[in-house]
Amino acid sequence: MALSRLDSRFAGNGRREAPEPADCQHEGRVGPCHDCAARQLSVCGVLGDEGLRRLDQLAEHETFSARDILVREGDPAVHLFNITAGAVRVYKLMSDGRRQIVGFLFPGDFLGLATGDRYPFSAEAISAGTACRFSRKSYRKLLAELPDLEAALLERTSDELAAAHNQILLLGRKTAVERLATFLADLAARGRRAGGDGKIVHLPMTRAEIADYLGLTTETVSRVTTRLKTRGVIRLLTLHSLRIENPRELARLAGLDMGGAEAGDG
Amino acid sequence: MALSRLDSRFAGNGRREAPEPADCQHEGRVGPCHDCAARQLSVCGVLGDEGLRRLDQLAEHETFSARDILVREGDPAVHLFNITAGAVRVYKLMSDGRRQIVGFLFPGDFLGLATGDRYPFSAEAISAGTACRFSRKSYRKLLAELPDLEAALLERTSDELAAAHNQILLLGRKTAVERLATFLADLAARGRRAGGDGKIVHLPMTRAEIADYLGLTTETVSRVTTRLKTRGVIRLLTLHSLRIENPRELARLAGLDMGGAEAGDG
DNA sequence: CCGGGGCCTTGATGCAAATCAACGCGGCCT
DNA sequence: AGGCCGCGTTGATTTGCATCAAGGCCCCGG
Repeated sequence: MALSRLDSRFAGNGRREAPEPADCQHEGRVGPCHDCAARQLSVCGVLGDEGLRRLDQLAEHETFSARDILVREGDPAVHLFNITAGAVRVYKLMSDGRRQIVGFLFPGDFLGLATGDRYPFSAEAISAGTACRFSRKSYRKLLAELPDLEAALLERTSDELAAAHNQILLLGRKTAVERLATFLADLAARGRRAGGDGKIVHLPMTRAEIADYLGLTTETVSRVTTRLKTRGVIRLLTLHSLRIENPRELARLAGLDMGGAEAGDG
Repeated sequence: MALSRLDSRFAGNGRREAPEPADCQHEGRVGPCHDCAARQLSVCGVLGDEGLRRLDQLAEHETFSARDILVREGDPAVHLFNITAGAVRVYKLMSDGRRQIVGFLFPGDFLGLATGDRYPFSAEAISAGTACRFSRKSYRKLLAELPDLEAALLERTSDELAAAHNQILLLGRKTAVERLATFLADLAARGRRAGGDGKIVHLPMTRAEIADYLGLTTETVSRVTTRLKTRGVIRLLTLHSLRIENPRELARLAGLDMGGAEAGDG
């Protein structure tokens, strides 16, 4: 009873193509990592050919389906994942069933890096996708030999910590409208970083998952979405994608200080 | 107008003894770091004599008073601090004055490690104390030469991230009672790690600061404290120190899963 | 083509914590 | 010694969001 649904798909060997995204070829010339679509989004980007080759030797390229469980809170932390396609939610549960999603993972994101000997959270796929899986032990060994990689990881972890602090501010002090506006603005910024125009936002997760991320309920997420729609800030294209009609207003609602970094609404 | 109160005390050179704790001598034989009371609490613990010597060369040992500002959100992140005595609060502000404290720092804790080129938060001393100050630039250079130190830092940052995730769970899903109970249990655990008995908890911060940490108001913190007192879970010794009378009940109220790590109520 | 079950939305009501308000206490300055 | 001010506590009231409840939409399977 270790890995439930995961077993059926992960127990094999991976190395089949992803069920959905067609642009991530894991077979190839120099090695799967070399042609990985997520490479520039992840820390692998800092590695040279030699480093990539060594990474390839450790990596197992896996596919997953929606609802597959990648890691389970409390289990021994033996693996480390680098998401290369799809979306994953990372969450913590309380004994009475209350759930808090601590983050969503998209291509380039790490899972299971910052942890002790047991996972402090669970992770479940939101959509089908692919991931590189490493043994944490051998990955650590590799780190010791590739200082660039270790430095990049420290930086990445620092960024995650800064993001967590922003989420703490959101949960501690922001209203429902501010929370959703911040969430949408963040997703838009992420989309921009991944090459999008920052106007169309795709929401692979359900309203309930957004609620569990923002410390709200599905009903409140729904109501606030409606309010943003009515005010002309956003327009729903489908249930799971929308267009930001008024980025400036969205930023204002998000309570952005406009002080420095990510102003500029394009 | 860069560093306000800080200037008057930090602009000099430090190297006077702390105004309050008498057990942290910074003068000494092998170097200040060697005899630092906080050494075993911090990453410096992993270093050998040679590493400590090199660290000493970079460190400036400073004192601070309550209300001194150590870093200001948005300022260029040039320094890195290792708190060696006293307590510091790390916080973020919204433009309308809402405040969220993202963490309290105690001896052994780092400040300004996990950040880009600007501080993403402010930090202000709660009480008088001491800190080692480093230039981030030269510290990074040192890191490249002391792989043990870098690995220790990655681990420390990972721990901070895990703590941030717990705080996210707290702010997103816990009630006021659960929040305060969790806070007190955490402080007790920290005290235990620092050598205390885990029963007496010292609260150097005000009720307002606790509120800003837990996403509540001072009134609610006060009311909930009273309730815990009435229920016999805690006993106030002074305004700023209390005794945990019923650790088991406190843990239960905190919503601890009791699943693994830190059960054991002493 | 119809029925069932997710998922989402909308409305009515309840409640936990915020806000508003008053007061007690203790330290500090005059 | 007296008075001010910051901090903490307690009480009354309000409110933002949760909870409870109902219905719509869409997909999928029979």
